[in-house]
Amino acid sequence: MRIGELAARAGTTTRALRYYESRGLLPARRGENGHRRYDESDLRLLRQIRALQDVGFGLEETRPFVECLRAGHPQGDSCPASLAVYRRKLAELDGLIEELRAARDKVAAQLTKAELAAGATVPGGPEPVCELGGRKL
Amino acid sequence: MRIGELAARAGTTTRALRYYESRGLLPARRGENGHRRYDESDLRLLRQIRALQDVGFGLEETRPFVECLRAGHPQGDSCPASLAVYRRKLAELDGLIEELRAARDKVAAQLTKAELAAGATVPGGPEPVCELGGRKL
DNA sequence: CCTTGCCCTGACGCCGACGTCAAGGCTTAC
DNA sequence: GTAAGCCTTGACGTCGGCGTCAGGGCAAGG
Repeated sequence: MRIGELAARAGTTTRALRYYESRGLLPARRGENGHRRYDESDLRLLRQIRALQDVGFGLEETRPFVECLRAGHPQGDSCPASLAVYRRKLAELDGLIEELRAARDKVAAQLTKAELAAGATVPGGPEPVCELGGRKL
Repeated sequence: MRIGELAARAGTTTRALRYYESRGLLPARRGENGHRRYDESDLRLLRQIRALQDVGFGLEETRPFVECLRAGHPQGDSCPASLAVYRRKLAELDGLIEELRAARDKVAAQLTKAELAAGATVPGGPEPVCELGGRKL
């Protein structure tokens, strides 16, 4: 099949496919006219790439999976290199989530304080010092 | 004080300050020599900006807080516009966290399946179909 | 006098994963 | 014959928040 059809069947764009090819991730054979030619196995590779991308993997991180499939393994994650990527990504996600949760809690706390201060505007009283204290993110 | 000192006292760089100024966020008076001049109130504004940035706010999102302070309010979040930003950010963070958690769980599930499949290589058996199903992120 | 250290403006670099436009070619359908 | 619709390569645009030159100025200290 040609690039347009492959893109459609994988739910992506021709631009993305050419980009993957430029990165050496999904090379294509060429017909006489110079047009790219793909087959069903390419569709499998592409779907693997897309599935991983959708879960937040960078393109480079999908490479082991693609090569694993291309090597004839039943699944992209049948190879140790793929498992390693899974584990790194898992740790990365956990870290990210924790960071976001901490940020979320700080914002929630500030919001509560600020709302209270606004409600207590008329009665007057002490000045609750705001300023989110921490750093990072 | 001059730009270098302000940057140091707020734990940032002169480049960042010039950038904020270019965005109209933290304008500066100028001395005869054309050098930027700041005072303690600028330091407060800058610290507000930094605190918010550190929790994941975009520059534009800090603007209401800065203008609130500049308007003479005791805290950057003493104004309704700031509270609105807090709330939007809170919702945004919640959404993001949920997305990441979902992704994390998918990856964890895949990893488990793949590890099991690898362990059961010799005994042979059915082919557990992998491929993370969903979309998005 | 010269170095050091601060300041200035302007402008390109970066990162990722493409979107989008430009300019053109081939094939198929009418 | 020609318009439609596919394909080709090349190259610049996007988004945020600066980093990092490049090129130059001004002032104080040795």
